[in-house]
Amino acid sequence: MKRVEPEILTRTERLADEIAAAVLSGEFAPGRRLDEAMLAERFGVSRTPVREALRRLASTGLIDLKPRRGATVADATSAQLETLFGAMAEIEAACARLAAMSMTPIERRRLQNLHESMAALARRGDRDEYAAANVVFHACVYSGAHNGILAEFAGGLRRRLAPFRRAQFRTEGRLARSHAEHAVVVAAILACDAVAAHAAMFDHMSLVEDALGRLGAASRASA
Amino acid sequence: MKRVEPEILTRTERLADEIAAAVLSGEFAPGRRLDEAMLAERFGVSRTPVREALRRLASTGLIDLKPRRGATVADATSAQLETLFGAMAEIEAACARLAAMSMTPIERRRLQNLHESMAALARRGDRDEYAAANVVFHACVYSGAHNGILAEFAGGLRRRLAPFRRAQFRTEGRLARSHAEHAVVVAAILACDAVAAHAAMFDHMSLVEDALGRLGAASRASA
DNA sequence: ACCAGAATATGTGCATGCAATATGACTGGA
DNA sequence: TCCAGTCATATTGCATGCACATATTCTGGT
Repeated sequence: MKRVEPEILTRTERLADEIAAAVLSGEFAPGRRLDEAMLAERFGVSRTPVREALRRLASTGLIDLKPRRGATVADATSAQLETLFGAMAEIEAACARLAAMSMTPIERRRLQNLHESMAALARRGDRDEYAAANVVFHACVYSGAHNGILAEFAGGLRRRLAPFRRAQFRTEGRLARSHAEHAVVVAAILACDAVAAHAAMFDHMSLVEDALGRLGAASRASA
Repeated sequence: MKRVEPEILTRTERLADEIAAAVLSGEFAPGRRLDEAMLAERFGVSRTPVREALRRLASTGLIDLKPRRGATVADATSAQLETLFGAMAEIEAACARLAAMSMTPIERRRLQNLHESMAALARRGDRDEYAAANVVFHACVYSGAHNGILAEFAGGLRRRLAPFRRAQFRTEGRLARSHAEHAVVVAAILACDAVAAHAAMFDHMSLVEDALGRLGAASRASA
């Protein structure tokens, strides 16, 4: 029996997680300045691990870090958002393609089960539960691609976009449509149809972007 | 007239570049331990910027960094190499697809000119010049995709793979074949044929991987 | 009143020092 | 002889302090 890693986290790693959580929860809003001394005091450590945690978060794009100017929570312009969603769509589609080719029977079964269980959530309109399951769904596709590099990149993009897609499922009927799009993806993957899986996932992600774009336009119009 | 950035590099940034250069040049071989104190003395700085540079390089995958165990130059197992090449192929193909759709006429013209100038290099078998031009060629495709996120990721993967593909063009006839594959990619992009561009680039990258695989097998057999 | 320049203040970049942990040598027992 | 346990050393993780760059405020001039 192989021992798993002891999982001893350094302060830096825990800090990175905590700061990321604060950003993703919205407590640290996009554009907000992240002062090293402030963070150090808040989390009860010195500035050194704070600095290292900030560097790490900057490498994932969650925060902006300019030399001698400090860190701010990344706020994306609409152009950058479009770039992010575009990249996301490409990567997710690539993962779906690979997943269709290389998922094991067990993985395919798990994906199918998960998808079917999401039908109930969509039907009864449980947005929070559906959103949580949705993350798992996409993570299934990532891991099914059997390419850790792509999976990590996809996960990073998803986290980075998280602050801007929280309201994604608010649009009326989005849940049902999302589930219908998933169905096409799942069918293609189960059929080992790489081309169809790519197209279906790309379609799904593009529609997500559209939905968010309309939502953003609506909120701007109402403001 | 907008002033360009002052371009003041911090010690950490310069260090990251210098260490990366040492790794890419082969001076720091894969698997080698990178001692903080050693690097600090060698580059005449304290350990703090060394630590931060190492973190940055770790985030790009160029080095491995384990808590309390220090840094080593990343040595990829063949399985990891396969993953890297797989991801690379997917990303490059995605960039080619986007480039076919969104390159400007000027960008298309530049790509075509570059490709044509590479014909001479391939014909006279100038491996070094061809390799350099090859990097520019792929960079052209990245930038033509008009997606900074994907371009950055692709560039990172390329750097990460650099230590293992240095001998890529040593195989007899690889230059000519590479140029022929490029021709298919260029034709598809110039024709705005997204699907063909994707397929052609994917093909090209897969063949690169094959060539490298055979080379690796040969060198192992001769050892 | 507004703008330019200087002085102040804040905050980052880096150096150094200490404590904690991992690695390797060493000793004792089976 | 081999293995387990202990000890010594080396190296990382973190705290603290200082210098310099950047941001802000204040002052004087137009």
